[in-house]
Amino acid sequence: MNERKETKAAQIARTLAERIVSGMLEPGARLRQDHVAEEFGASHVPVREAFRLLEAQGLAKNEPRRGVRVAAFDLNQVREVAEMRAALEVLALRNASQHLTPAILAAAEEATLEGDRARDVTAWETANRRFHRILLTPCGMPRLLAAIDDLHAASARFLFSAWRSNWETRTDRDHRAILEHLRRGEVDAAAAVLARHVQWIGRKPVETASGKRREAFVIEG
Amino acid sequence: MNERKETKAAQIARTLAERIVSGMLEPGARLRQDHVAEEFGASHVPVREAFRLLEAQGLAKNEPRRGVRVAAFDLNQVREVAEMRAALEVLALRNASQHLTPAILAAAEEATLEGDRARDVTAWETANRRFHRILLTPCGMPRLLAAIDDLHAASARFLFSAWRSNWETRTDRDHRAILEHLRRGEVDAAAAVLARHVQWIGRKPVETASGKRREAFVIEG
DNA sequence: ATCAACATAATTATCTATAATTTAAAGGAG
DNA sequence: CTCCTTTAAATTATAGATAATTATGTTGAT
Repeated sequence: MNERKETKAAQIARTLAERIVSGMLEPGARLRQDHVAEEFGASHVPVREAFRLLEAQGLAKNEPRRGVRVAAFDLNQVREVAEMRAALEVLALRNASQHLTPAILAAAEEATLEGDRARDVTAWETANRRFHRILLTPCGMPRLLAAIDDLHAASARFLFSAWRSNWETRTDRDHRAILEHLRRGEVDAAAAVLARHVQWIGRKPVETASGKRREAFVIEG
Repeated sequence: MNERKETKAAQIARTLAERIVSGMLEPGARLRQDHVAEEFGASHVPVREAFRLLEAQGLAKNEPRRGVRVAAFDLNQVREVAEMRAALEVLALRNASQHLTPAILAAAEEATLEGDRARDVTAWETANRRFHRILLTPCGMPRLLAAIDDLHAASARFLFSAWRSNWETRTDRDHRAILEHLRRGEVDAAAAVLARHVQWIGRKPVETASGKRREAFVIEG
């Protein structure tokens, strides 16, 4: 009945992570343990542990006796995360390729379709993450997959901040190209597309709430 | 006066990490917070935080209400860590290559010499880590460097477990080849050697305490 | 009167001590 | 021997105390 297998620190960390990724908590914002504790109806000890978890994911940064803040996220870090994802996802795909079955590829295709049908950024991001996870999980390298998951969270964070106001549905050509190569057993080609896909960072005009057009950095994949 | 800039949790985590890496604490060993707390003359709250730090480094594993254990480290994980290091260190080297100066290369060479002079595994490991860090730090990607550091700790852990009893000094040809390529500006070649160097996993007869010879897996780099 | 340096107060992080859940183990009845 | 109850141990959470940092205010000098 009681499905509270999760510890309270993990709950708090998960909720705060969502807020950081979604942009509700802005970069540099202070996280005061007493306030967070009060909000969650908890003591400050599990809150401290939650902070450590966020720190491990790279979503928060702690200065020894000066408190913890939401991690900054400038363009350099976006590029850094993108390059790390490219390197690690290619590695995962290469190791997964031997274990990919038609059923898995079909499930990945379904995730792509789900992405096409998405009507907001959140839904698209969920589908996109599912696509990558379906393809990479068969590599059977838990540490690698955990690292990739953390990088995905960081990417999503930027995605939301860039595309918060205007979002348009689009078909994902890269996803389909990856699947097509994998069906033909062309692992190198699939890996090359994945690397480019993840690393692609472009500029795109974004319409702000005030109606002014400005340039924003956009990362896809 | 008081140079205790480091928090108590960090101290404990650092000490426990050393013990895990050195093999003093064996894989699967339970870490009971009360005992650790008593040993360090602390309460169990900072101990719990230390556990979270170790978990983030991949040195310990926590099952929600069943305690934390020293992370297992079988051959699959050794290979996994090696492949991740290859991917990430190559990425770091490529980004660092533009910022490498003759002075930096000289410092790296000095680290290699230090490794040659090393008379035990610990000294060699320290020098080896220094070599890699000197070459990669100029990439200016803090998140990437932190990830590599954690992977180095995991590698060192295995290194110590394999070479605990018998250790022989040896010159490191790969390090010198990497430096030579970099001096000539041959980044691709340097990266290729680095990838092979880090990923190289061989077998080596190891003499156990009981005098019996068995096969052990050995990772270098 | 303005600014700097020092001391004091308030805020916040860190740690200790203690209580309450939960899991693992031991003992006893069917 | 199996299953259920009881007991013990360890993890998790709470509340309170301590120590460090930031902010504030006062004094003194230029």
